[in-house]
Amino acid sequence: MGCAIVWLRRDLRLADQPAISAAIERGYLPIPVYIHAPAEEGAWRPGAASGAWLDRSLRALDHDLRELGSRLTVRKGASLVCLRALIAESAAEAVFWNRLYEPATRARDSAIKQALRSDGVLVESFNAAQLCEPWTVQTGQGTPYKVFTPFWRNASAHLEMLAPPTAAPPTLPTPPLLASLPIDALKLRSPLGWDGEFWAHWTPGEAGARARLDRFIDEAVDRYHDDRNRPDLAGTSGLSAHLHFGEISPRQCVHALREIEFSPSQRAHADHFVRELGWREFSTHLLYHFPHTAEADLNPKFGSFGWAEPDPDLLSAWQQGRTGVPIVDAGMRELWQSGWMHNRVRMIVASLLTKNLRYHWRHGAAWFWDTLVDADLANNTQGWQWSAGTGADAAPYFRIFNPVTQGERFDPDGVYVRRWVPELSALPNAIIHSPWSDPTTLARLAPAYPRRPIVDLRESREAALAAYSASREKV
DNA sequence: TTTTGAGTTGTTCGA
DNA sequence: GTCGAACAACTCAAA
Repeated sequence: MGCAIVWLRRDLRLADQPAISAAIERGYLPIPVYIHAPAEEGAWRPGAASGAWLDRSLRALDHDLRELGSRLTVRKGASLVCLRALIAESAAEAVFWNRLYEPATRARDSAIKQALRSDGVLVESFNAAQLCEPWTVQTGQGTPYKVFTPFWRNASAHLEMLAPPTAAPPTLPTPPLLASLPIDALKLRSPLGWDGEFWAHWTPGEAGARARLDRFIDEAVDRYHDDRNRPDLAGTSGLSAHLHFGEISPRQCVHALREIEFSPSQRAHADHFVRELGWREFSTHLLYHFPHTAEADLNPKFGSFGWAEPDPDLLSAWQQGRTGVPIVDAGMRELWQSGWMHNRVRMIVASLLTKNLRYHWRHGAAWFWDTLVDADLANNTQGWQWSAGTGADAAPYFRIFNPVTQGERFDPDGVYVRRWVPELSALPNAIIHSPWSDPTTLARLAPAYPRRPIVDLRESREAALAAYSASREKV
């Protein structure tokens, strides 16, 4: 029986695992391999929070493989060098992997595919991460979509024919014993322990992902449309990091929802969740077709926009949740402490940074990249560009979030603010989202909290409107 | 080629 | 407190 290397990257699961399935179906003995090569992702090598998650996800994967009789072989160094060494050591005849879609990983993978094929090795790649691959969805003109609604109309048609996901194999053959690094040797875990709080919220790995999906289906999906915007409730799926690392696939999510008998109104809520998966697809496709957008504005009109030079003190106040705007500080502290932030709040903190402070979105994207456990280049890029108004959306330039209004609407009782900003916990609801409006109560009940926001919300809104308006006239 | 309808997520003001 | 209008025009995608 010949061996096949299964090169695992961000597909850290055993169910619905096309690369492993392909190896088995073609009669090979699969050798599951992880190669640590962060430098190959260029400027967007995984950040610290992402590394902390990966550490645990790899351990979970190795554990799961061992339960089935296999094991994870771990290496570090240049991917091609490691793959060639592994092929020589195991006499493998084939290499299989599941595709990645970022500019740097695509370039690397296609170079490796070419090199190994010229070595005479069978190489094949598969789709494990997308409902639709980027080259399969295009407009009547053959161009990529830049507007979500027509994109999703088109992509939804593909969904009708989505094949059901495969189950994990009941057992796996034991691969040849090859030299393997302990996962500790990858130094993904911080010795400082800043991620200690994360794991009260998250369980990396395939079992944790499945449990999260099951809980979402049991408890929240039938109210998703209403509750997904409420950071004070557990209204979202919480699957973003699991999806990023491929511990679960969007196909598995869609299929799990199809299996359930919902009432028509519940079905509408479930469909809304699938539509959010559609946004994940859309982001991947946009970055695939417009690879420069991880660094540059998708909308070229913003090339000459008057962004402000960041004041290091203000940027740091934003990062650390000391802006004096409760909903913003709650979000930034949720991010720091748990490695994640509710999507509604991501938009609010992004609006403050890009509109009120008028800092370029890349400053926010860089911070999120390092601190989010779900940091994903396509989603992070498109999310920030959407917020800044430079992305794929006919966003009216005057759409500037008022963090007080947003807080009152989506965290009506201040539960979310009090959870993450405990020094505000004694404030009455009436001023929980705008404590500066009652300075004496603020001073008495929350003496440690900033007296006023780092930026005047009304003035900065006016200034941002003027700047966006001026930039339109200039072009 | 030209035309036409439409576009995730908002805020403020005044009736 | 609730509601509609104004904010202004542009690009996209399909007919």
